[in-house]
Amino acid sequence: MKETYEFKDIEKKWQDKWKKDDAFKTVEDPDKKKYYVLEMFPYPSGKLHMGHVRNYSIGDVIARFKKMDGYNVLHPMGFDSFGLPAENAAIKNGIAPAIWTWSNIHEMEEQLTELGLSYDWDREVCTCHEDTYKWMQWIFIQFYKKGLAYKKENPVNWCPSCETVLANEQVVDGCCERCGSQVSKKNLSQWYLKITDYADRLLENIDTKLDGWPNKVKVMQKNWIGKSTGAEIDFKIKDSDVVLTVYTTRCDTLFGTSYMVLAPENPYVEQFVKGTEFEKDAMEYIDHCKHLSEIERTSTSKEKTGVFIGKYAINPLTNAEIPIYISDYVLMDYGTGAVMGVPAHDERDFDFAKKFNLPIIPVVDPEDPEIDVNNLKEVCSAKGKLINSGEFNGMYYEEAQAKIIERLEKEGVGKATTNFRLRDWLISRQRYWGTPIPMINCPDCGWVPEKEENLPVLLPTDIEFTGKGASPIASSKTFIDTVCPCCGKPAKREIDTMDTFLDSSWYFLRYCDPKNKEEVFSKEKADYWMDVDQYIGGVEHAILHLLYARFFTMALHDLGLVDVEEPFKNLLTQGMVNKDGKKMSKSLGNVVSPAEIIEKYGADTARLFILFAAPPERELDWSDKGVEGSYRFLNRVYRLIYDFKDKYGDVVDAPSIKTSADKKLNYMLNTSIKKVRDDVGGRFAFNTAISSIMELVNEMYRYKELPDMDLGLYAKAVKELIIILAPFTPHICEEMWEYMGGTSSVCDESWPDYDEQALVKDEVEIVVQLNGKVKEKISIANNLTKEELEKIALEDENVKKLLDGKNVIKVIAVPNRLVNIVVK
RNA sequence: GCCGGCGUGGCGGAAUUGGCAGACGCGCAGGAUUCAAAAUCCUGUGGCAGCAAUGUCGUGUGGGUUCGACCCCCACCGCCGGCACCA
Repeated sequence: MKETYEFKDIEKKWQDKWKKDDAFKTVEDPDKKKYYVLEMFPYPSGKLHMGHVRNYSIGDVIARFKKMDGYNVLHPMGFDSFGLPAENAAIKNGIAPAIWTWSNIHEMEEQLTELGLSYDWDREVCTCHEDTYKWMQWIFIQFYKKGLAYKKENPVNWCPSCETVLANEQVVDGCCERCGSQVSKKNLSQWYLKITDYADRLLENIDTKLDGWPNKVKVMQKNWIGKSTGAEIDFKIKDSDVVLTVYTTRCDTLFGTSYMVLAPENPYVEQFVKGTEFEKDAMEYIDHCKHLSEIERTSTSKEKTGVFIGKYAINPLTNAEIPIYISDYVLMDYGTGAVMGVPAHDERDFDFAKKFNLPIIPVVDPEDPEIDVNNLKEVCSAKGKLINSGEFNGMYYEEAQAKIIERLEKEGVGKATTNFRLRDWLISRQRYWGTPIPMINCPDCGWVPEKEENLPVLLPTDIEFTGKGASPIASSKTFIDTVCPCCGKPAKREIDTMDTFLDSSWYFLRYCDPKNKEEVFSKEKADYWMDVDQYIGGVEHAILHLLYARFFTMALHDLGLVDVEEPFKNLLTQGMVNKDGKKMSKSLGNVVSPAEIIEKYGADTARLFILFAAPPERELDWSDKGVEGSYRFLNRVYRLIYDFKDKYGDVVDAPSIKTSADKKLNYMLNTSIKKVRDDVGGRFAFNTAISSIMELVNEMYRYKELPDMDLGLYAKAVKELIIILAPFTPHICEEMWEYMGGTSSVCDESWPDYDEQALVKDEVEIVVQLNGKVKEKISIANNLTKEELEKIALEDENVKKLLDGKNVIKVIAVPNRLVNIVVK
């Protein structure tokens, strides 16, 4: 070890050694308790950013700590390497997506290595590798066989300028992410996964199985699934055999229905208006809606629009005839695509009724003297008792709901039901750089899956990337034509690829057995490692990725492939890394690249700062001065160790604790060991863990100057300091450990035990308060009883003076803490 | 609009179960060392009044519960995030 902290040499030296020794290789060991720590794998953009550094530093500290604490730790890394940027690069620069992606992966592997992260690289999973996507296709086929995958025609996002389909994520504020054109809708036949089959289970498990998840994420998922309970009610149509069913959550307001609205896409509309005087207006309106962008269609602020279609519906309970309209505020893919309009008690219906001069019938009395129910100026959403509702008058709305459903069911014109906001998952992408959907369309047999022994269906390479046309794979001369796996006749392959969110929905299972050629993963290995004990990633994945991964794990569980039903036991959502209070971005020019920090201060400093500057869940503001502070601290530790060995040589750590200074150092040492264990292993407060190590170092600096310092105790502190700092800054600690005579890696050391006795102070400082205000501090023996405390406090000379002329009403004593004297 | 979170010195943050508010770090000030600087080490550092001892105010605002509140309850203000014509 050199006299000065040469972080570059040190970090290179230990990274090479870890690699040479396979230091982080993990094998299943049924005799050891397992711990699976996982960070969300990155998209290989080519450059690591600070968000990655934060994510992986957190994971690495946990992984290294758990290993030292005796667990068999699985800590893998890989790349979510299918996706659009590779294809855009191909369109722009003519580089093949595979070449672009693999070169980025290799760059990022290097940068991850330079951070000193303890990954078992033998388990790397890249989703764009054929050995991985083969099993993605296999899973898709199992889902298809189980009825979880199906194809249907649906409107999709279409960019008229790029002439291509866009994923929802590529539509930013209603415009194409690439060219900025307004996105419109186009009907295309698409593959879907039936995530809605799992809606109830996904919802229920949130409360029963996700204790280790942040509440915020659980609430977001609940809202996203959006379960609502209500009723379906059948309305007969006048002069027609058709019965239209509406969905409502407020069946108690049925008597207040003054019109019905259908979604413009409702298939009955055309039938109703055909050949009537209403046909022209209705068809024009439907056409108008088709051309509306998603934002225009769903904007709550715009004025209501709609058209009367000439038909009347009959209220099943009142027999009232109500006009039927179409309006774009009713969505075809939620509920039944038909809504009963109750203007008095629904804001949207109120707006619509005002615009079209429809009756506003109050049926729930809010019993508010300030509201005139017979002349509503605005919608009345307050709950109360029913009025104008026949036999249900006087009932509280909740009771009325139950009674109305009862009657509807008895008469066979309605039923209680539930609806979900969650829709089925559209997974087709008219894209090249993704997993090919392994389906074949045969003129005789229809859609059939490719034979499993023929997997993988490889991505073709004879592709022209133009950015135009529906799907790049259509330009391949070798891919499309094939034979039907059922009848052997000529057939055509699906040319769409899968949404990349599928790849990230099971990669954590593949890590358990990444090289398996025979199976997607061995059940035995997956059951040993799963579930993930600690998952770490950005909160931006709170809904989609985390919900999809839960869905996949449940479905794979139901297929008998793995025992667990939920993939992630504990979830930590790390906050963003900002600069000057703003998100780091190229346009603001405030990006700090990890590479420049590693170059200037080294990976250990970068890791230490990022963990110290803020608790992991909170946003972190990058501070150049703060980084220097972390660097200064590591130098301070380095000097402490160097000077110790330089001055005293090899010292046996045989502490003898005599003086109060010895006791204090021993106390600090043991407190730190305990605190770092609690903070890192329990509540992920890396910032306070580090601050307690800093306090220990400060105390050691004081202690070493004392003439009667105990060398054996000091040696023990030095040794244990290196160990507890190692998970945070592994390179410098390896170097110091070796210097101190360690023969193996400090990562293989056991976490030191702390001495309970050392944590007990002989004397404690207690506070004496007068009416809750601190007046005096006295040092007394530890663990005195309330009575003893009270006596000591009241007999204290200063306290006596303070009490002079006052009446003591009450004394509260809390052992080892305080005495509060209440006086008048 | 609905749902969730946050609000503490000049700054990042700490206070784990209702018990000394401001740990640790940054910054700043002073000192030691140095020919000088950098680096390093030491000391101080919430506001106000005071030479000081000390007093007093203080965790977004207003109220409440309690011997005692950053922490619990009620009302409000501000900021951030998610969802949003889902009937």
